[in-house]
Amino acid sequence: MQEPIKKLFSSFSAPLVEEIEKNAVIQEFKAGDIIIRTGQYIKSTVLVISGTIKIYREDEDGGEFFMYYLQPGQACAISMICATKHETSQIMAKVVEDAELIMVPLALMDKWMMQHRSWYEFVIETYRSRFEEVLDVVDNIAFKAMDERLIFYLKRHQKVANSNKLNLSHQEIATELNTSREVISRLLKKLEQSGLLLLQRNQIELLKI
Amino acid sequence: MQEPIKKLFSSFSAPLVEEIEKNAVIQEFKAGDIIIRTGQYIKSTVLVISGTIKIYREDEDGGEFFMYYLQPGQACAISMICATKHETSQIMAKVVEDAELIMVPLALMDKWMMQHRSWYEFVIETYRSRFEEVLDVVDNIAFKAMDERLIFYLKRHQKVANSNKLNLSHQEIATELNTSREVISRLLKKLEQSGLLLLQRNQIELLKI
DNA sequence: CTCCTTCTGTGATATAAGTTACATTAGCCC
DNA sequence: GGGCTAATGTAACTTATATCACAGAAGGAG
Repeated sequence: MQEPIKKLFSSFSAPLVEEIEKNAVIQEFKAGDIIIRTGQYIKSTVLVISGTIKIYREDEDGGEFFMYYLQPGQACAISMICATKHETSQIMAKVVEDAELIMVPLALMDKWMMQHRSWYEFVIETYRSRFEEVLDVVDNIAFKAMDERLIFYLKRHQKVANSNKLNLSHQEIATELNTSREVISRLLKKLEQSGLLLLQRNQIELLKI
Repeated sequence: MQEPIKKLFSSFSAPLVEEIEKNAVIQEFKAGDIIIRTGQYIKSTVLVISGTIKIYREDEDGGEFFMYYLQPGQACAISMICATKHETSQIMAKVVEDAELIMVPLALMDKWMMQHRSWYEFVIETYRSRFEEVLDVVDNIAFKAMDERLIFYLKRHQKVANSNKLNLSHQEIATELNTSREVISRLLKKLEQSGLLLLQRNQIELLKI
């Protein structure tokens, strides 16, 4: 497991990598697992070694709104922030592809901040990029209509899937955008008719998006 | 100016307060001033001594969406995050009540993180609370209809104004929620008819909100 | 192949929100 | 007071999205 850490988190200094190897606990999850739910206590910071995680904001009545992806080499900004304050989670994290995660105990997270400049910079950069991503999400729901939000959603998934073929059902998309399946079906149909994409069962092929 | 800093930022250690007094530049702004616009470079972290600032997210075509307030004793999380990376601002900051701000040069912000535990904790807490506030905003626009969003908006303003009488025009509210004045007028009228508030010209008196 | 389930397409209708178009009112300046 | 401007009220209409109600299609299991 040593090699991957050095490669994935290439900005980390050698002593930091050593410390991680010595102290961190590696935990494995299967696709579909929920890592944490809204309201649970966070006791450690999460670093992703492999797999894909989706982060959601939850509604009181079961709605779930997609916020962003976590991928190998990244950390969960929320777990960092909440951990330092013994707060409960404001988000829900779901495993999309089988994942290996490094769980960094809260005490270490704090200690390293003062000791390892590369850890400090990593944490700050994680905050920054997530904050910006969330602001982009706000933009979309505050200013845009559903058709543009759908395109924004598809683009983000395209980026992470690193492919023009997305394996998503209309219902899945609707849930993550907090709208209804029919609305998504109709909008996708329109986009197909404009030649922007191709629809198959459980698959959307992006052409000019 | 020493006394206010010690009082307003009571968690700061004595050496940190001293450093701030020695190095920081104090800048004054008038109500209506724009401190920073979307796209401008951020060169320092902002601490609020007095006054009130409103933070907005801007649209390409002039729309502005209210995100949160900054008040005495608080810092701008975005300026902290962006500053460390020489990034441009993703937000717009407008002065609501005449304000005095401490401008902390970027280099110091970073240096203090490693040297002063109380600064580190303040920064982390600032990130955390703003991230949470933004997540609440996301909740509202993602899951709620305009009537609930309006109530959420009024509550936040009530808290900051520390009064049940809010001096806001319907147009102002509409702009900050990115909707139209008529919609707000209608919804406010409904709330008045339900006895939740009282409408006067340029003033809304909250009764049971 | 047949059955069954899940996914997708689509019309009809309901509702919230945005738009247009004025009328009315409150406060300010003279 | 009279006139002006900004703020508010409201009706009529349009549009986007949500909901309901099905029908058909694709693919897996037997």
